[in-house]
Amino acid sequence: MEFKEAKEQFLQTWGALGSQWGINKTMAQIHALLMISPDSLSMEEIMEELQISRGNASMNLRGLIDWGIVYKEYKPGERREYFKADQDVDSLARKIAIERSKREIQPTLRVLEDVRNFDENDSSEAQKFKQKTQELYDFVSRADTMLEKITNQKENWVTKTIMKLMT
Amino acid sequence: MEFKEAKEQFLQTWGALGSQWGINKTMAQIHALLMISPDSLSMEEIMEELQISRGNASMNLRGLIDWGIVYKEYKPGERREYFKADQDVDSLARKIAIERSKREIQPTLRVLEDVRNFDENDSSEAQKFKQKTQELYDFVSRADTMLEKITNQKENWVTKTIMKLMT
DNA sequence: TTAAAGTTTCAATAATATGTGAAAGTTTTT
DNA sequence: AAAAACTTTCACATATTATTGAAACTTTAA
Repeated sequence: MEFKEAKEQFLQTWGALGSQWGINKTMAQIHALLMISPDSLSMEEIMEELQISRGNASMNLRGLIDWGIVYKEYKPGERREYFKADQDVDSLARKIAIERSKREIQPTLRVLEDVRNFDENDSSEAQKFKQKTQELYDFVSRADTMLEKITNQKENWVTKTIMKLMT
Repeated sequence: MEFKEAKEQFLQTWGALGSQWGINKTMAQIHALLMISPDSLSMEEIMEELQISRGNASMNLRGLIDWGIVYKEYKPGERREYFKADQDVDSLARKIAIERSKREIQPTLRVLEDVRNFDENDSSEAQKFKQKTQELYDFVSRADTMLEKITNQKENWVTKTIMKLMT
């Protein structure tokens, strides 16, 4: 396999993985491209490499910056903006965890809480509903606590955890 | 809030959460509906409650059965098939973890391995590529090991883990 | 064996999500 | 201050994914 080919396949695969986990394909690809680039890239270069339009590149780069995993860089003497990705995979995971919790899990927990305050109704249907939404609430908040753990540690939490479990 | 309303909102929210995590909305909703139903439901009842077509119901129920989180039930003397959801939230999480690992993570790991065997090329670009794909490989397989942990324990792994970390 | 009751499939359609490109906006240089 | 270099926005186009509904299929009961 040629290097170019390998790179191509990697960008494709990573993009596909992204979509399966709720991150849009192009965004995942831009991020992947920046991760493997020794130097920061201009928007032109990104457009060229991924064959995408300026608008698309601009929007998704902004998205990545909002997620806090890509930075703008200004090169001295250069007008153009360059972009670089956070280089640390663990810090990447941490940031994604924080954001997804904030954007998706917290709102879901709020709804799960709300939804149990309906007017008195003691049908078995209502009973079961209360019970299951409670269970889901407990489960989701446990999962969220895990994400928080990842979040609050500088050190790599995943490895540490696995070490503990293996002993 | 009325019970009916609460139920409605729950089904909506759970469906939305599903889409954000790569599970199709209807599938998530059917599953949610079965979770909170005291009795198993026929396809008719599901169609009615979620206002979806027969085809849609059939396809997504099959999907849920493939994932191993919904079962068919035959009531004695009844012709029609009834469906019920796995009632245990932890076992649900376990099954989803197994399937997503098999369907998404394993293939990605294979690509990440493959992609580093390109023809000799010692450009800094190629070096960086090798390094980052290695780091990603390590990270993804660590994450996968975590999922496997969830998978191989009867007992609730998440709670156990958090307990360990808190002591 | 055939009608009835039910389920599945799949081509057509609808809904949603993504991407484009040109115009508008911004900043820097001359 | 106005032209050049670049970025952002957004209405529209395209692609992707989900849904429908009717026909085909399967199973059971009479």
